[in-house]
Amino acid sequence: MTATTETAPPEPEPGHDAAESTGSVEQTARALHSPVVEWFDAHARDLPWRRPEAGAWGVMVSEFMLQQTPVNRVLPVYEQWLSRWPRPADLAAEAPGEAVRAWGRLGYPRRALRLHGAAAAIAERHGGDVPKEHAQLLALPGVGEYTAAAVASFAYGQRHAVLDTNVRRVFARAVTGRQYPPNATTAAERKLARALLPEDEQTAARWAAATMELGALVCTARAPSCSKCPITHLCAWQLAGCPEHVDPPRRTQTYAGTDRQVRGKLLAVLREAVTPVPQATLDRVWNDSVQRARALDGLVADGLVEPLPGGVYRLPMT
DNA sequence: TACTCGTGGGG
DNA sequence: TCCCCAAGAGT
Repeated sequence: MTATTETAPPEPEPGHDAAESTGSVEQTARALHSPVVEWFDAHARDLPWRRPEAGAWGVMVSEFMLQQTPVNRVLPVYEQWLSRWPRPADLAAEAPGEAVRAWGRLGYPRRALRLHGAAAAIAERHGGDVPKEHAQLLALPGVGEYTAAAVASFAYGQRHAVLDTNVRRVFARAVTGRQYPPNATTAAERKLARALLPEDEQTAARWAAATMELGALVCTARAPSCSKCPITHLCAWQLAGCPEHVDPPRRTQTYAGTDRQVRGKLLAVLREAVTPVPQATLDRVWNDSVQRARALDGLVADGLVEPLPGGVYRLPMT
C-alpha cells in the first residue's frame, strides 16, 4: 500500500486497540500477565496430558488428537492410546492401520496416520525421544506451526507464541477489540502474540497454557462468560461495547452428502472389520456409486485403506 | 490463499 | 431442528 494508490484513509479499527490507544504493547502485556496466569492457577482443568507423568509423548499425542476435536471426546481415546503405546517406538512398531483403528471416531483419521509417521520418525531420527527443538518438531508429519510451539512450550517449558483458535480469539477481543479473529492466522497476529509473550521462559509457557484455557472456558466463541473473566476490565472489546463482527461472513462447513461423509462411512466399516472387507460390503454404505468410488479411491490415495487382490479392502497393514 | 479433511455435542 | 464449531495440517 502506497500513498499514490491510497484512495481512502486506513479503515479504523472497531473499538479500541488497547495496544495503541492505551499505551505500548509492552504495557498491555504486563497488565494482562498476572491476572490471566493467576486465573489459570485457580481454574485450570486437571487434564491427563498436563500431568508430569504424561511426558512429551503424552503432550504430543494429545495435541494431535485435539486438532479440531473437543477435549471431552479426546479423553478416553487418549488414555487407551498411551496405555497401549506408552512410547513413540511402541507405536512405530505397529501397523499404521492399528493407529487408524485405535483412533476410533475422533474424526480426521489422517491425523492417526500422521501420528504414526511422527512416531516412526522419532524412533528413527531422534532415538525414540520427542525432539525439543521447534524446527525438529515442525519437520515431523502432522506437526504444524501450532503443534510444534505447543509441544515445545507445554512439554519442555520453552518460550514460544502458541497461537491456536482459543488464543487468537482471546487476543482478538482483549487486545484488538474485535469479536473474532480473522479466518486465517495473519502476520499481525503472530507479531502481537510474540510481543505479548512474557520474557521469562517459565512464565511464557504458563501464559501460553493460560490464554488457551481462558479461551476454552471463559472467552468462548458463542457466549463468552465475561463476568468470570479476569481481564474483562482491560478487554478492548468490552471497552468498545462488544461490537458485533461485521467482516466477511465466516463460511459454514457443509457435510451432509459430501465426500467426507462417504469416506467416514467407508472407514467406519473397515475399522470394525477383523478380516478384509469385500467390495460388496462397502457398496452398501452409500448409494451413489460414482461418489462412493471416488471416496474409496481417495482413502487409498491417502494411505488410509489398503486394497488387496480379489477386490477386498482393509486398513493399511504395511 | 482457499480448500479439503470427520465427528458429534450444545445452543 | 438446524447450525455452529472444536488445542490444525497439508496442499
